[in-house]
Amino acid sequence: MANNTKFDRDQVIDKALQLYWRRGFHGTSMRVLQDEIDMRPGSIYAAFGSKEGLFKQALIRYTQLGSEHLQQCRSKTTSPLSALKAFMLSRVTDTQMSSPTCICLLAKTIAELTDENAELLEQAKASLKAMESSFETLIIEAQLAGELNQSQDSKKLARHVQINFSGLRTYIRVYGAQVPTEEIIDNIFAPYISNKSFH
Amino acid sequence: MANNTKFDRDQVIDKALQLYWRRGFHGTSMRVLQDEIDMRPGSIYAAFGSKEGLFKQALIRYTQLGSEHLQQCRSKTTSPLSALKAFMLSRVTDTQMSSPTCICLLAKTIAELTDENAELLEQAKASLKAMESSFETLIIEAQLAGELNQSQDSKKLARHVQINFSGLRTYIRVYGAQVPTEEIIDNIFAPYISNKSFH
DNA sequence: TCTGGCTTTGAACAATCGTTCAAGTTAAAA
DNA sequence: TTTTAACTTGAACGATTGTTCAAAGCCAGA
Repeated sequence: MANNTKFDRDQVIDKALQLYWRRGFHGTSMRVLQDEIDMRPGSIYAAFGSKEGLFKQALIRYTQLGSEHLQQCRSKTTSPLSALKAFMLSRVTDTQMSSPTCICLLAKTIAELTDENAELLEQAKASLKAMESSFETLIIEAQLAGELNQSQDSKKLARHVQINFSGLRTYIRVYGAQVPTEEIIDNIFAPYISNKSFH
Repeated sequence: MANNTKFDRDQVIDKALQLYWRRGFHGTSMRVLQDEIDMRPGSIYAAFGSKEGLFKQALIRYTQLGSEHLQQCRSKTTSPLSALKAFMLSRVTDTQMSSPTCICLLAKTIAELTDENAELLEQAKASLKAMESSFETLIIEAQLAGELNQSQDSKKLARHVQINFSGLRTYIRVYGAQVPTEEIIDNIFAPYISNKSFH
């Protein structure tokens, strides 16, 4: 064997992720990408195959970061409901401040792409379904902990959360910081808060 | 005066609208647009100024069609709430079947574009605000008619509807026809249905 | 130190991008 | 019928697109 890969793969994907997230798939040219990640076209194509290939890695990384962040929120509190709320709030406020755009990269992607990029579309859909599934896991925990009404189907609740979460992020993109994010997130769960108390 | 415009301006904008809606702003090239609307570049640029100019007209037309459709739903029933529900349902089911994509063109646009197309971004935001305002008008009517709880602020209710409407359309893009659209729309209003009955 | 095999480089490719404009066409006004 | 001003045409523009590949660079093992 000889000279191994020089660039830091994760770091490159992270930078590509930021760019794709900000400007979208079609709005991001390989030229801009080359400058941002400081790699020459040959290296990029050797490592990722194509513009689509790199985008797919960015989608996967985005989803992984999301899952990790959700777990992190979960580990910081004993309340599954608080963890879910904290996750939603931080995703929204973080992206309002520093991130490319408030809108979820996955939602942005399924809005932008067509069948012409079927593989990317499927990847984004699968990731969104996986996130919803993670939400459901937390919701079931919250139900067992007596935080959420158990009479509501956890799948329907997860769907409700997913819809309101993506809707909220679109809404914030329109109205900006004037949106009372915390109030809205509380209200997403308000109708399903359990009136039973355990222990 | 001499030779007047030959092409049907509204028809051209409608066709452009369909194309932009399906493929997005960056995903739609002027070449494809030329073929679709059957106009030569010179004519397009004489009539609309630029790719952005034509897109702006498409956004305006889309909003106008939306408003007209909402009014149409309103005139078909005495119930403001039913009208709003019918509007949401038909927007979602129509676009599932025949339209470019289930996702609202306005939401799609604010997801795709950046400050580099500031004018288009502002147009889309303004249109979304206008639609929300139309929702509020119907909500106030529904409150006065005793269909919706009057203790809820109509602005907050309109916001709730807007968030859930755009979220639902994104959700349907992921899951397709298996989504129980009608049930979800009913549930959007369920917590706010008035228990008082008038007359 | 030399060699072999992998990585990186960046000029170059054909294709396509949004846009322009001189020439041709058209029909109302004179 | 002639004039005239607006409209339409489509070849062509320079810039940029995603991608390729021969050449140069690099380091571990001999």
